[in-house]
Amino acid sequence: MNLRERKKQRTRDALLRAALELFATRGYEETTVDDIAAAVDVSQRTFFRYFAGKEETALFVPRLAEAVVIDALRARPPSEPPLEALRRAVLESWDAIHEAVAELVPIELHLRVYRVIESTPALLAVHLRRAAELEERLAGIIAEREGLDVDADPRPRIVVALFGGVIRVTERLWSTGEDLTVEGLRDLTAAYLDQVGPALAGNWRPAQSP
Amino acid sequence: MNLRERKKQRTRDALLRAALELFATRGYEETTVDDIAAAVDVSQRTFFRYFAGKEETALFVPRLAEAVVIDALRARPPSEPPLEALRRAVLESWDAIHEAVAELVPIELHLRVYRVIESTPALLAVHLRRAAELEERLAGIIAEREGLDVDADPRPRIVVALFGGVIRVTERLWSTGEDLTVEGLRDLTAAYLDQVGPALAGNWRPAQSP
DNA sequence: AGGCTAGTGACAGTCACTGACAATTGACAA
DNA sequence: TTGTCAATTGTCAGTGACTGTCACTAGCCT
Repeated sequence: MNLRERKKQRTRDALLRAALELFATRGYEETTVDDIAAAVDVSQRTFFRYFAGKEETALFVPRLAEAVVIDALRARPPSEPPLEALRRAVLESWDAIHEAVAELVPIELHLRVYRVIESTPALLAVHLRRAAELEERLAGIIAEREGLDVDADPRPRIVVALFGGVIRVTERLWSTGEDLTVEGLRDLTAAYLDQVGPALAGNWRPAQSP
Repeated sequence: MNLRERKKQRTRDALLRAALELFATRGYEETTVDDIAAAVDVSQRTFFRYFAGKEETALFVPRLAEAVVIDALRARPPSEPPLEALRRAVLESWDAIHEAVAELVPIELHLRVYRVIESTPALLAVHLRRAAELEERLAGIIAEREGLDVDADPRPRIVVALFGGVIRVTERLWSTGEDLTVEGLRDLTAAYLDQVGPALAGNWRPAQSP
């Protein structure tokens, strides 16, 4: 990598960090693109040459995580049933995600930004849309594993939708709770996934007051 | 309703219709707020006094539908198991939705706008966020029916997440398919909901090639 | 060293949205 | 009916995200 490319990389990283730092301390809506550019001492125009928009910086880390999850699912042995493969792929991804993120920004900063994402309507909306896109890709992988056609058989999309729903519920709960550690999220996710069976059992009431 | 209020109502309706008409023909991003205001011959400022933003007009009808679904779920006999209550509430809502919408805009226009929503990233994002908010309310109702605490018991949120996931999958498929009738959506939804059980059965492969 | 080109800054313009103020118009009492 | 009050609207100015253009500078390559 020559000087030119190193400089570009440095500017990009600096912009990303400055943006996340500002979002985490001041809030997303309260931070202007000019603020971010000024913090790195480049023009606003340059910011837009590196990122498609303000959103992209805020959701940069979650996007990394998505790529890791996809790889993890691809690496699962085809003998595993779909839901089990999804479960293990996600639960075992977090270490890899942790690493990949740490090279870019401090984990602690990312966790603070994550709360900002969940509590900022505009960001949450885009985050959810990206999650939907991820689900579509996961459904494709599941279908492939099982030798099915995604458009002909509803089951791949349904399992993934169920799975994604549970993930999102746990993400929300975790981000509003007090245990903001990666372990906390992993345990919560595992616990909720274990509840899928019971939740689908027809009637709950006999079980709660036997 | 006196003259003043009637006039307001007329302006509001005209703005909504003009907006949807423009979105459906020209596209969402290609329509400016000035276009909408000009079509009704009011100032841009007036548009913003009636709607919080461009989005709100595009998502106005889906918001109506949400309210209907909530009412329908509340009306379900408490003896029904949660998933069954959700299923019936949604399937039986469409007639009521149909009626409520028809009073506001032609159904055919709404269907065209619906495709625009699904195919416009910015709109889809907000639509999904609203869906998440709806799910939270539905989970609350389910918990209440079952006499549970939403924050203590994961099951209400999980069933609703599963259910919502399936709904969203069918909405997407329907909006990209060719049978753009309300019956088409209802049948598709019913069929997909029937697949939830099979989709969760551990291994699919024995079933597909017996 | 000197030409080539990627990367940048400065500037102007569009579009969504907001605040402030003045003009208009319906409501209602005298 | 008329005058007063309050609600509604238009106009104007401003902010913030984003885009196109163009000249300029800095690293690259021979």
